[in-house]
Amino acid sequence: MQRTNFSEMACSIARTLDVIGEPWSPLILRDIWVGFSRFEQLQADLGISRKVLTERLNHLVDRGVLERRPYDNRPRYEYVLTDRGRELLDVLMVMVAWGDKWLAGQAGPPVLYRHHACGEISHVDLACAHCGKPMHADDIDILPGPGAAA
Amino acid sequence: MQRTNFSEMACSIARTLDVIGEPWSPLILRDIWVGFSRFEQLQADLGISRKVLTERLNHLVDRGVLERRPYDNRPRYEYVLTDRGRELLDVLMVMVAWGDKWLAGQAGPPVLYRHHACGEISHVDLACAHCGKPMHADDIDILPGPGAAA
DNA sequence: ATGATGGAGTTCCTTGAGGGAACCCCAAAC
DNA sequence: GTTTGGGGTTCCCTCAAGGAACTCCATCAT
Repeated sequence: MQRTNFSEMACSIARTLDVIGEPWSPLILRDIWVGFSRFEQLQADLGISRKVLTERLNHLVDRGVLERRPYDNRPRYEYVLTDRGRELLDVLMVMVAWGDKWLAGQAGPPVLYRHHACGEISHVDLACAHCGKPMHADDIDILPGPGAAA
Repeated sequence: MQRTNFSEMACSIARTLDVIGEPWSPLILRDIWVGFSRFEQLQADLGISRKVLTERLNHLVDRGVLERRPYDNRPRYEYVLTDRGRELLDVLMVMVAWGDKWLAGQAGPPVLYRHHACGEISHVDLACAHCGKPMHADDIDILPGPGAAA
């Protein structure tokens, strides 16, 4: 398919897509998040082609999002999230919020989140890291940053 | 490539990927967000194949994320975000936060966000929609919801 | 009226990525 | 010493992405 390489673009969205933008990658992270950590588990749960699973796992390890580590004396490995990887789950949580709102339909959301801090069933919302107030696309000005392209 | 259909999975991540998970889709939304609304503009700015751009725009319109509307007496059209689409930008903003933190390197972030409410250069963080406190993957329990698969 | 222009796609060919099944390697366990 | 099971490779087939060329249509210029 000779896909365009997003990693060189001066855009954090494109660069993030270079890490998790390929088909299946977000679902692999989701599975590892909820406890499927081994190749066979992932393959069985997702129904993904083994070839593609191998490629995706290698890519995610390369990008520092997953760590491949042995869990037995035998050649057995599990994939665990690094710090980078755990922070990527933020992206998934926002996708869940959007999907729950717009795509869940009559049946309602497939999973619920209970927030430890307040004990309530809830979902994520975006806030300004500086002042804590809501921060969405219409609440900001976009300015060129230091890493902007020439 | 006969890609697997994610839309039928009982997972809001998979369903959201059915909408914006194909290559280029998030970048198309980004471009429309920042003001490139016409076919030629998008094609020129992204360097995407015209064929794929056509497919992606149709798909995003189908899914209710974009609206295609005439802007002239001539057969000229522009693509604008619907409410659904504008809320999808949340996903992009979180991708920016992650990319800025982990992938920007020495040069720093390519773009900056100035938050209207506080006037500061900032970025988004996740908060609980219920109590407003931070809410990340480790701060929640995941429970089956009403739309869970059998 | 005739031709040029420009936006918005469509067509066609080539390459290579995803699906899927079969196969392989290795270290225990029987 | 054969079986088992995890963790991949290999192979072939189909279809999607890249890219260039082509089309259509309404205006603008001559």
